[in-house]
Amino acid sequence: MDNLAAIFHYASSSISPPTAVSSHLSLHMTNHYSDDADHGYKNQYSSYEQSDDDHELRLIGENRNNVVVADRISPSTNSFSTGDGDYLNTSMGSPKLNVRKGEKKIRKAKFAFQTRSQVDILDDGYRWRKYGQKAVKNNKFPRSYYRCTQQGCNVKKQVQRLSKDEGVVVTTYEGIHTHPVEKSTDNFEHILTQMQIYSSC
DNA sequence: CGGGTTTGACCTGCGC
DNA sequence: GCGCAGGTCAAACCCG
Repeated sequence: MDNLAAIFHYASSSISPPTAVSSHLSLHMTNHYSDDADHGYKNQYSSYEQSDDDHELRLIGENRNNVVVADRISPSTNSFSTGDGDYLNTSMGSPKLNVRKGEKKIRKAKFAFQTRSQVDILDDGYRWRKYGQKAVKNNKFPRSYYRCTQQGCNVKKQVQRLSKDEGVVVTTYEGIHTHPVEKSTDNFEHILTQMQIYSSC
């Protein structure tokens, strides 16, 4: 299992993590699922508040299956919230990606987590190509958009630094890699280790 | 020269 | 309907 797959696996399990774990990383992880039919989670999880404690790792919110969920991070409020955007091959942005009328929109698996880091880009072992950058409202830092360079792999990620806390980088992964990790992932292994601690309690 | 980045334009969704 | 915000494209550019 590669690192991301491990994370996906973690996020998919119905464990109930502790509310706090000692760590030198401040890591907040979220996901949402591709099950477009289930909007039931929308009001099932609590909002997230930025912790002042760099060493705290805690649950953001849960859906009815105790899975951490959220799909929007508001830089202005440092809070997670839900939304109905972000579909696989939605009509957003490009006419080439239009979903034909009558076709069901499929929501892609999406995971977001925060890390305390001086660098924006986590070395997760995959190769990414930047395809866009946008200024975000109420945030002095732009959001960067990346796509996996592997042919046929449609995984995307967004990277954004919080305006309110410049040490915090929010990385959002969308989709699942269809190929193994390409290079050594020491940095990401470290993050993964934190998650494994988190899940084993 | 190939691969990655930058950046302005363009598109859609959504709220008012 | 309009304006805004977010997401993507693609040409130009950069760099090893």
